[in-house]
Amino acid sequence: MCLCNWFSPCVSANYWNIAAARGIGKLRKQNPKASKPVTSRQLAALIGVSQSAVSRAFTPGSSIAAPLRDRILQSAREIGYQPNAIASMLTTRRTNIVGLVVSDMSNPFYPALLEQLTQGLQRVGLQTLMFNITPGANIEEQLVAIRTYNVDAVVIISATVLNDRTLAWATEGRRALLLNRLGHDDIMTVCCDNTAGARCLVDHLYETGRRRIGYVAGLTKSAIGMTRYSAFTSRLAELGMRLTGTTSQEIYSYDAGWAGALELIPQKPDAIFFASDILALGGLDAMKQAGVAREIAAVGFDDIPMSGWPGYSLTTYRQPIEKIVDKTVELLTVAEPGPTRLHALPGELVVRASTAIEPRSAAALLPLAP
Amino acid sequence: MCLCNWFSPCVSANYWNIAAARGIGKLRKQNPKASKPVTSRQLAALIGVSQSAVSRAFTPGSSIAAPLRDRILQSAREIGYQPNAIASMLTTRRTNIVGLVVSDMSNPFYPALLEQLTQGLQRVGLQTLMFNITPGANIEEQLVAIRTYNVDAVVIISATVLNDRTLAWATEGRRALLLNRLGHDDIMTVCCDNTAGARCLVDHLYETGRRRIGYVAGLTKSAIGMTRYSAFTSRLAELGMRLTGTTSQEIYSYDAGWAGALELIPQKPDAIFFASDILALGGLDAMKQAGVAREIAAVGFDDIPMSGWPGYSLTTYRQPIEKIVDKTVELLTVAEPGPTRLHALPGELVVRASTAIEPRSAAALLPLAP
DNA sequence: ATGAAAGCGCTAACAT
DNA sequence: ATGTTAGCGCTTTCAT
Repeated sequence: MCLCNWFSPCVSANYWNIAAARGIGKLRKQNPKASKPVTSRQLAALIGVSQSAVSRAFTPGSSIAAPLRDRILQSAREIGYQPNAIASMLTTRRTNIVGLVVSDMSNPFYPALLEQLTQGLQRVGLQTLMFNITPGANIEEQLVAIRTYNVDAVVIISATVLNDRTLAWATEGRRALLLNRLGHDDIMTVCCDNTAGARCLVDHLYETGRRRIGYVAGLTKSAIGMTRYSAFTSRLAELGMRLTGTTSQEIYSYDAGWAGALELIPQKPDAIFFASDILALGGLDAMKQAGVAREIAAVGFDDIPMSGWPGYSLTTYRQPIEKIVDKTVELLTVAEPGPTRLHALPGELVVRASTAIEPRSAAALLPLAP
Repeated sequence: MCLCNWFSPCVSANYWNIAAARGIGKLRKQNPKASKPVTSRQLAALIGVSQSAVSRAFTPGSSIAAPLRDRILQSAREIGYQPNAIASMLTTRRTNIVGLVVSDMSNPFYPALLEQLTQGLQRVGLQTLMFNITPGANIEEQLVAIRTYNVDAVVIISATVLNDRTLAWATEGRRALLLNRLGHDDIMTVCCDNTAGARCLVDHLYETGRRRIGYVAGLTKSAIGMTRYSAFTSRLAELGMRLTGTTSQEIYSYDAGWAGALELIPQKPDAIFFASDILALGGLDAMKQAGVAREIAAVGFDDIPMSGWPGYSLTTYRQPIEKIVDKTVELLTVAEPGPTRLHALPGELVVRASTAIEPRSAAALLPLAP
């Protein structure tokens, strides 16, 4: 066995000590009344079978006669025995825990994804250990538990700032999966089909008569941001539409959308393409404030709940959260994930009022170019 | 030892089987290349000390000479040894895992709380195991892992629908804490001071000249809902203001706020008190739609990010998330939590444009009643 | 202060 | 199909 670990985990010892020194150790110390749970050995003794029999009764597919198994399960229920997952982890070296790494919940898209994901994992018996990393501080220190807790798989959501070295360190020896984050060809990736989405939104703008389009980007250097933008520009070119201007504050936020819209308004686009809904909402408010909301259409990307609110009513491309979750669960649970690394799932165009306004140029509603 | 478990855990066996039958067992099976991590025994052998010495080196306060400890930690760092948390769980019966039970993330208030909470716990070395329960299905089945994984503490957020029996079952033998949920005097509870908040908002309405107030409730039967409402009504009475009407859809949502506002508008209030921000946002949009936004003021409760957006600019009472997290972490980590069960932390009035409009009744801005 | 030895509650290989 | 046995990697007495 190779003892040399070529990553230098500048973490371990130090962190361990810090944590324990803060008095966490006491969390369970007191509480002597906490009668220890029944063990399989006790249950076995009680009904006069071997301890292994109990273990087998709780292990599907193990060779045990149905009557015996039922008898064991029955008395287990009666005396309240439940297998101790910790102990089984130690022998099987499997935890059934998925480490979920997130870094920013301020975008309203993520709560919905998170909610459905944890439920989806739970449905197949996987637990979710949350890692909410603060970009500034020592990332590996924040993620030690991924290794010390023997997490079976790691799911990384969003534009989490993990460099390649940290990523490799965190995922070493376990299944890893990127959600809505591109750019790592060696790691399984599940995301919405950003190219199809952006093209589809441009098509819709074309069909509703817009020709002069502005673009408000989020993170321009992220692979997702680049994918959306290049799909946008190439479709624009294909349809002979005009890009009036591009801007970015390098963040997906309401305020960035507001600022971006204000910046593009002077160029008199008939529509602004926002790289995400949260940008678009800020942009819509800015456009209302500037009095051009009835002249400039807007589209977003994600379909967060607020986009459907009457105050915004934003046309957008809905991320297929359910499909994303299903695919994620599948990739995590199936024995052999197959060679495909990138799974880009189709979303859905959601047309709302933000593109229902009269186009300024009043261009004829030409059919789509072939 | 008492083997009788007076709860009937209708769960265990069944769930265990279901889960495993779905093929979770395979999640880690393949991956033979996963070189097993270094163990304390290997490290000990390598540097010629006993295995206990290694254990002690990583246990603060244990009797070990500083030079030896440093030597061990040093080589641990070099060969990449990290203590296996699973193994230590088995002997210490402590996991340093907090089970976080949530049931609804659609209210934008929770993501922020969740984010700060997981970070706060992480800062003191506690991991967060997420339980996102679906109200309909068998709750205990969704929470088995709280027991089988030996979670040290349980934090329950929000109006999670757990009946007393399930609550006791889930928290038995571990520290438990309710966040933003009242009504269980035997369980530690941390929440915002709802009474102070509601009174403070009424005071603000009074000071800005409103006298006829409507109330849009969320969940009228929840303890929090009742607290806010009764603080509201009693302060109203104290100040001699008029309650023009009350309504509720029994849910905290944008749509419910919209419907609630429409219902109250005919009664011509000068202000509507919404039991939460998400209700208020729906209400504001409804009032704009109805053309009465410049006549009826609005206040909410929580201060979610959207409330600060220019399109809404909602006056509200900000929940002290940071204080809530700090108190939670303290209660979970301190040795003896003390006798106080309910910790109601003061929030903060945030005045915005939704109460800056001219009051309809144009009542003189009387000083507050004593 | 250090080392040796006995488990923690389970799984899995080996018997029968 | 069932029982016996040997660990999983650590913590914790108990010696020294």
